Amino acid sequence: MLAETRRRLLLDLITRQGYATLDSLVRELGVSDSTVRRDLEALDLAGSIKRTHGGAVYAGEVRSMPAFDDRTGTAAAEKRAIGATAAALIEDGDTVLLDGGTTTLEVARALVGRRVQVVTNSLPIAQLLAASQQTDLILLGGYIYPRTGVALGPLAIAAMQTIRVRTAILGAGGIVPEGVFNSNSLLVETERQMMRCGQEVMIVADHTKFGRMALARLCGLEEATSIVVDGGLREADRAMLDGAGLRVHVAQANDGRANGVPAETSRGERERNDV
Amino acid sequence: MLAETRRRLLLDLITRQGYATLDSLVRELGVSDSTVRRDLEALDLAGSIKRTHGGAVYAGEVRSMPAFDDRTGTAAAEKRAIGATAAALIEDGDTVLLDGGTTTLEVARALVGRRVQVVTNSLPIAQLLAASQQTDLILLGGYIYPRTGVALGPLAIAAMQTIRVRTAILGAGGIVPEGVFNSNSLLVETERQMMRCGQEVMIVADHTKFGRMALARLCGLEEATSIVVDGGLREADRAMLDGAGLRVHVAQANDGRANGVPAETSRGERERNDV
DNA sequence: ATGCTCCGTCAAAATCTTTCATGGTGCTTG
DNA sequence: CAAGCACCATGAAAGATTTTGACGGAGCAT
Repeated sequence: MLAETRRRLLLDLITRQGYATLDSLVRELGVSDSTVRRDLEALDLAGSIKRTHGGAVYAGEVRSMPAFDDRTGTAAAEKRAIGATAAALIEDGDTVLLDGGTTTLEVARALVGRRVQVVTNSLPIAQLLAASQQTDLILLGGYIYPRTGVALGPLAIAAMQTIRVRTAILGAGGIVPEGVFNSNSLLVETERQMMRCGQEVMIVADHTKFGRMALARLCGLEEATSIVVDGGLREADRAMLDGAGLRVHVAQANDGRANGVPAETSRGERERNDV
Repeated sequence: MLAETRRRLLLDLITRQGYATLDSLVRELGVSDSTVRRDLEALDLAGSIKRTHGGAVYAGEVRSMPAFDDRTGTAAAEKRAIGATAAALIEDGDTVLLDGGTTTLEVARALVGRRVQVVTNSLPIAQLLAASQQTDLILLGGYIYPRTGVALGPLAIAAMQTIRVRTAILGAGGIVPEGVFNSNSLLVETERQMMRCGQEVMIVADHTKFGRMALARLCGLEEATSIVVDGGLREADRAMLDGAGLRVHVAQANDGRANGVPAETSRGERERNDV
């Protein structure tokens, strides 16, 4: 094999994984360790990789190490599509209340740079939107729940009593015919108040949430106004939502860079309401 | 496993949970405790985490808000020393209110992993402490002031009316005989309420703040209880503070790894008040 | 005191660097 | 043309270095 080809292959292997042990590279290429060492040294000198004891790591962007993304990985593409679709339903100038959670965080991502007023009790969402010039951000205080970084409790509830928004966007831990559930009763308590703040209540949830229950019941299905789900929604669940009188928006996850055009809308047009 | 990979994994585990015991990390990675210790030490040195008794907590930089870094450069070492000294004056189990600002952010850094209850209106500080298991965090909500990431306004003030803390720690834009000044009147309004919340009021400010005025007067010197300054404090300013009846703590910035022992304390010992 | 954690030391294992031998390639030269 | 030679990439081995795991004593809080 040509030395140049071998090095390119080497770089490719390391880049793909983010790292590689010398041993694995020797086995992969079928050359001696000396050769691999020399190649790695050259690549290090060129700045493409960084040599470490026992192997090498990719020197460029920290492509967030595939192994580390496990948890976020659950229905990530679906969540992104849901976020884009939900954001597309928000008008410029609107006020939105965003609950905590990974799905609502995707909504926030899709809202970055939009001229909207966002109220949230989620620290990650606040962090995301604080830098934005266009977005007005109002943070709900309270006791910060360490695992998820959301503000809960009486302080958060009290703060919401003086706040009204056009749309309250809430996540869900589980959705069954009996209603919407979440895992934590303190969280549910706070979310109930959120629902009172919103002229409309939008639930965002990927299809895996359907048929699952969680600890605490947030509300009945009919208490929400609309829901955004991904394409994996089963027909029976769709019927259940329609039956409860919800506007159902199905987000298509086909293309990676979802452009946020809602793919499907049932039960009439949403009324325009520019400010 | 590659050492580099192991460290990244380690950092990821700690970042995810905010805190991890050494034991849990040993079990998770399947390596010896010595190795984990060494890795944690390296990560601590790099500033990514902070080593604690029996484990480690996340202490990484608060990214994605570049605006905050600009001012950090000024008197960075002094500020770190001030932070360490101020944190050393806080007892375990205490409740503390932390104002926004780069100096108070250093106080928060020094408090990471301590068993204290922190109330703050600063997004960066909240971000820093949200992960920590030992630290209870209560966030004050309100309109997020984009430039600095602090929550201000009526919502913040209202939230504080139900809160009492042992020590309120406030930053200052300028300190002159007429009192303590800050640059923004909305900020000052909020800070006034902070002072009412605290049994004691501690001002943290590096020596460059002395003799400088700012837009809005926060309070007279005598309204604060104590002040933490760095070693650059001039004699005349020291006399001014003493004259106002403040406890003055001078932070020594000599060693890089500030251990937080107050270098000098005037006007009596601080009284112990364990919970 | 007891249990837990931390720190320093040490030996074993893994890895790195250096050095040298081998074989192929291309050029020079008789 | 072909032998000789320098050159280079490669593989292998030896000694140096780093990393790792284990152990014992020190420090600290309960």
